[in-house]
Amino acid sequence: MNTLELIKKNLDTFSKSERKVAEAILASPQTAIHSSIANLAKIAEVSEPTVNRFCRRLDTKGFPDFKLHLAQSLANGTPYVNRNVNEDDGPEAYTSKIFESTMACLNAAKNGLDVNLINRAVDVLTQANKISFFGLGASSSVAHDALNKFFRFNIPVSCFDDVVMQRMSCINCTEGDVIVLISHTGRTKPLVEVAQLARENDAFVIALTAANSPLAEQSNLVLSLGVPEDTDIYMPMSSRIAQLVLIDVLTTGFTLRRGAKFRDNLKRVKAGIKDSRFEKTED
Amino acid sequence: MNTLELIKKNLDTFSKSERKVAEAILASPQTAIHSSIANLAKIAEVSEPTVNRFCRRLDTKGFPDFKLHLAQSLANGTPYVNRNVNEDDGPEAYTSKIFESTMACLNAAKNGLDVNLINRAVDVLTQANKISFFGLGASSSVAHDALNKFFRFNIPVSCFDDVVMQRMSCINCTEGDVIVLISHTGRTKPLVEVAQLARENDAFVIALTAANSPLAEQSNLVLSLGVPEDTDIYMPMSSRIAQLVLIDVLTTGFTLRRGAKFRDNLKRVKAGIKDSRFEKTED
DNA sequence: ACTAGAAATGAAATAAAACTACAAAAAAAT
DNA sequence: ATTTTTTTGTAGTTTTATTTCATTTCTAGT
Repeated sequence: MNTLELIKKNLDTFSKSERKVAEAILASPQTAIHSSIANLAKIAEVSEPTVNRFCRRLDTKGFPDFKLHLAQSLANGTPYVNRNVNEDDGPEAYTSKIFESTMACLNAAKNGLDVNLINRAVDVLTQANKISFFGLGASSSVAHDALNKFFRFNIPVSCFDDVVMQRMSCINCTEGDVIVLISHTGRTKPLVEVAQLARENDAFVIALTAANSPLAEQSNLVLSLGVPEDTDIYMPMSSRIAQLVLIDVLTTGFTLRRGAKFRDNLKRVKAGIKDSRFEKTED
Repeated sequence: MNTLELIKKNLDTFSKSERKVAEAILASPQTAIHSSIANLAKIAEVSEPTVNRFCRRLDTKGFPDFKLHLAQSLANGTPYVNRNVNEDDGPEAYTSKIFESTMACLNAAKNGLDVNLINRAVDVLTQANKISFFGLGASSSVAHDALNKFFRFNIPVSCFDDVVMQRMSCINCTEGDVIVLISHTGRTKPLVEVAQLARENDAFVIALTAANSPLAEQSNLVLSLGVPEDTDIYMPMSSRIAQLVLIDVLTTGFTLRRGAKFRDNLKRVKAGIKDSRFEKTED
């Protein structure tokens, strides 16, 4: 956990003098990591051993070790500011907050991911006869994005953000078809029904959704992103970014699995769209 | 710059003994930051002053300061591993790499952003009669995403990923209309022409694209993301994520500018889609 | 209100770590 | 081959961190 946040949280468990140390550090973490123990003690108006004890109370080996931890948490992009946007935030504030909370979110998603499941998903995708990406609402743009990526592999792939089309597509499914369903909550009724329909027609259903959701239960393989819901206050933001990065991961896994021959294919697609571009001038 | 990468880059500028130190650190950075200078000297099989000199050569004040820098760069998500995926990476490796390079990319984008321009863009958007989002290829999903967000504000907003529709839409533009063009490279010919057309019809053109590109030159306001191109090897990945986060930022700015009344609107939209969901069971 | 006990704090001493000066060794240049 | 320069390590010095222990400050029970 972030050292700075840890200090903040435990503020009231410290003794009077230790609290002084905590406040001195919170007031200027940058100063703290560049000070000697003597210097920090002077700033906090306590003795050196007090600083040392303070460090140990935070489960570090001593002052230098504490500085290391603190330095790391400072580097971790996300400062200890509250990540949620306030009404009175200016452009500078909300821009940083959104970028930082997105990064924090990706980090959480990364740590919560099951690599074995990803590997299995890549397995399934590489062996698919046909791949379809379905999403509704905010997730439809994620599905589109996936289409755009897999399209380049020159394999049968489609994408629908319309329930009727999704259902029709499922009815025509056969074994070997893979359906990728994208939903943040996993509680969108029509999509759960689509999953059911797809499975009845022997398709393999991969869901990018919340664990233990109705959609997850209807799927053959669930890739869940442990993204805290409260980051998306008014609309899906960070969670959807995490889904997109997950798509990137699957695409990459797919590319690697297919080997070198396939990568040439990608280069050809890139070369193909080159004509419609302005060349970069050498300067 | 990342300390570990710095060491790697300068490997050949070091002397024989200093190189030993560098290699010892690269071999196990975690050990390095938890060692004393004496310990590290022993591991690298050199003397203590050599380690000290090594640290100074890397523009740090000394060994403790060096450790701080190193600790920070280790914390920075992106470990010193080459961020680009290798052929022989396993699922674990490429998953981490993609998440980490995306985070690094967002961080770079954040730092390279001009807050004043964002503020102006929000200004323009809030005062628009009509907003259109245009993107082609990979950028079309970004445009869709933007549509999905702005749609919730209950204002006239559209999105086209088809050149013909985009041109038609531009011809009908009037003053007060805002066109948001999305393109990673800013070199997609049709989109540059669309920008031209839009301006001829008195629309205000905002471009989410590379600085100094043909598209940027045709736009009234450019929001450029200083994302290194080499992160997107085979297809747009990180750069497109950065664009999406930028859309999130604009949306947030928009919401805040419009004030509390508008946020009720968002709640209503959320409530409206509630019926189509499975309720979360309390457990 | 007073006092025994516990907890917190800091002064001083000790230990550890980092740094400096200088000399020896190695490498490069003449 | 010899001088010069660069590199490296030894030993000593300084700085920094930690431990010990005495003092102070709380806390709670009478």
